[in-house]
Amino acid sequence: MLSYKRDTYCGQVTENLAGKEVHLSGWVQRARDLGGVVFVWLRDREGLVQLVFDEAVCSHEVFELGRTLRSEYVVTCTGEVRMRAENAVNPDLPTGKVEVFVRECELLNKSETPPIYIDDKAEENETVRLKYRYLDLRKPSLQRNLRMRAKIASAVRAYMDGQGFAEVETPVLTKSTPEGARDFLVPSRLHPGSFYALPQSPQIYKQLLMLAGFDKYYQLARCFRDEDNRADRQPEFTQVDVEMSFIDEKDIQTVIEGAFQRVFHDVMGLDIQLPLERITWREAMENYGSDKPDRRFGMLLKNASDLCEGCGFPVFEDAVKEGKCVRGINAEGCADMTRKQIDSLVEFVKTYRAKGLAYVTYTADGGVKSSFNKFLTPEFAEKLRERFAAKPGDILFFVADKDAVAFQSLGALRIEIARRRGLIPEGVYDLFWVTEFPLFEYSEEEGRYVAMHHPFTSWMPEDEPYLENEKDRVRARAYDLVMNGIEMGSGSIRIHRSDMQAKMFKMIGLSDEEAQHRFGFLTDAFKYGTPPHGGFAFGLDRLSMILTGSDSLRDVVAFPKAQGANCLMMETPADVNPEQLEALKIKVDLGE
RNA sequence: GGUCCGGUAGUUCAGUUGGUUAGAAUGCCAGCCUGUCACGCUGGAGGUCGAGGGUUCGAGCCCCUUCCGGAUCGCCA
Repeated sequence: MLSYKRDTYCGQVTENLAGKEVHLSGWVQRARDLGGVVFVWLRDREGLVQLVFDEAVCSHEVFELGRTLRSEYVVTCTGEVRMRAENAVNPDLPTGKVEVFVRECELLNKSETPPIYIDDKAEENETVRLKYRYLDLRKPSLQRNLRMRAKIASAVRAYMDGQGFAEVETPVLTKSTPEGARDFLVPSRLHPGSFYALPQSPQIYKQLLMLAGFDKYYQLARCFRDEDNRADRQPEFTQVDVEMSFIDEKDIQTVIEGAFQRVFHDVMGLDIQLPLERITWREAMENYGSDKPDRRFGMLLKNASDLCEGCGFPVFEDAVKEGKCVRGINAEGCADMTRKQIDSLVEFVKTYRAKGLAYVTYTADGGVKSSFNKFLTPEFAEKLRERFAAKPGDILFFVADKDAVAFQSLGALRIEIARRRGLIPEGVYDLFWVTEFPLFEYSEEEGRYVAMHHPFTSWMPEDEPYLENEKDRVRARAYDLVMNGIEMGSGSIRIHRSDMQAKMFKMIGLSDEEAQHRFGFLTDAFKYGTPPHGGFAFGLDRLSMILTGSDSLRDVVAFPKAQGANCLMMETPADVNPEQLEALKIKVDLGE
């Protein structure tokens, strides 16, 4: 019997081990039986190495065993590392200069023929990959991603610990909160008819920890939101949650920046310069049409509203008359777009509620073409050319609508064009702050103002006079950290006085009774000497996604959910037996 | 809740205007092969065309319903 305890990883068998005996354990990647000699790629977490079964070196029994090996069989073996002949080197394999001549070998386990091939080049359907996630995870890219994620978490912890923060765990069984995302509910057996909620974030707990005097708190917290998923949204995810007392925006931002700097250094070997750049929310919207701008390429938005009065094009004139805006971007050098390509961009902006997309092309021969040719006067064309610094070969795109629609549709359009034209550089990490977010946001659906961040966010003192009657003007002491067009996290200076908190609840239309019912414990707690405090939270998953170069959270989460928030491997969610429901006093009525 | 794309062999896909026994590659199985590395050669097995219904002499293909996966809008304080 051979021990299965390895002394070397397959991926680490290199020239300097030549002549040495190694003991390897792993999975068969592929076997090639040439008759008199058998080659087997053996794989473990570090990579592949080629085994050679040759009767000149091993016994007949071991050779015959070698011939029976199939993909994903689990094998342990000992053998001698030998340099390959010069013409037998495999340059595609990191261990390609050597191979291991097997002396002893033991089959530890067989495998069914796997439904997916363990290779990053394989492109199976997402369904198969998620169903056999444990096999998918054997792929080198996922092995690398998850280990990189672990390294990121480790760097964050090392940094936060070093800064005097204490990691404190907060409950997962907590209370449903109105406002914000839909909660996952957990029924209570001991209190039938009552429910816990899984936390959307440890927000209230961390504020209570400040009140309790912990001063510097952090946690790698699992959070849950029962909303529709996206490539960058999973129903459960991990946040690095941070809170501090007796600090202002600058203090908390400095800590968070430091954590990112540490992560980039430890994980990527990159040094990022601090302090990070700060732009205001207003600037972000005006220039990029987004509160999480992707600044890795240009094509900035510009306002053309002031040029449109009497310009001759009714759509633009009317928009400005109605108090809307006309904004546009200059897609430099994109005048070669076909009619079909432009039409697809028109359809694209319509998904963002824009009613249309006008364009003006400045052709190489100095001419001008546009979607509203018969209304386009030479004067207006010239004004636009100036405003957008258009050169021959450029094409301008315009949306005439309410600010919100123009921002959103053009913001998405510039990213779409950049993607199609390959304008987004690889390997660039553009990390910066967006500050001075609005405190309120009008919800058409609910017909009232809601807190844009959350109702525990304080406002900028100089905007206090607008609280009652000009809510749109009130800026919050809130800030987001953005990287490459993705929101990494957000934070704020919190309200720490119960009278201010009560005012906030009132502003968003929460009645005293409801506020008392939902947050009574918090307003009560605030009466006992709450220090000024603030914090931040950033997504560990999203950070891992960017640093591993992945385009989906599924590539940095070990066991992700599918788009329907279900797990294809375990088949969750699942029904439960009637006894369980009875114990909870729950009756299920699916209607029809 | 809406829109779009997809579902055919273990896997990745093709399948023309509705027309014979649904194909290819790869994987799998067997045999041969001593330097392969996506080994090669020969042979073989492998299909509820997601499911249900309809139109038709005839449906993988057309229509309806439905399930599943993905992208996305809404939503995500």
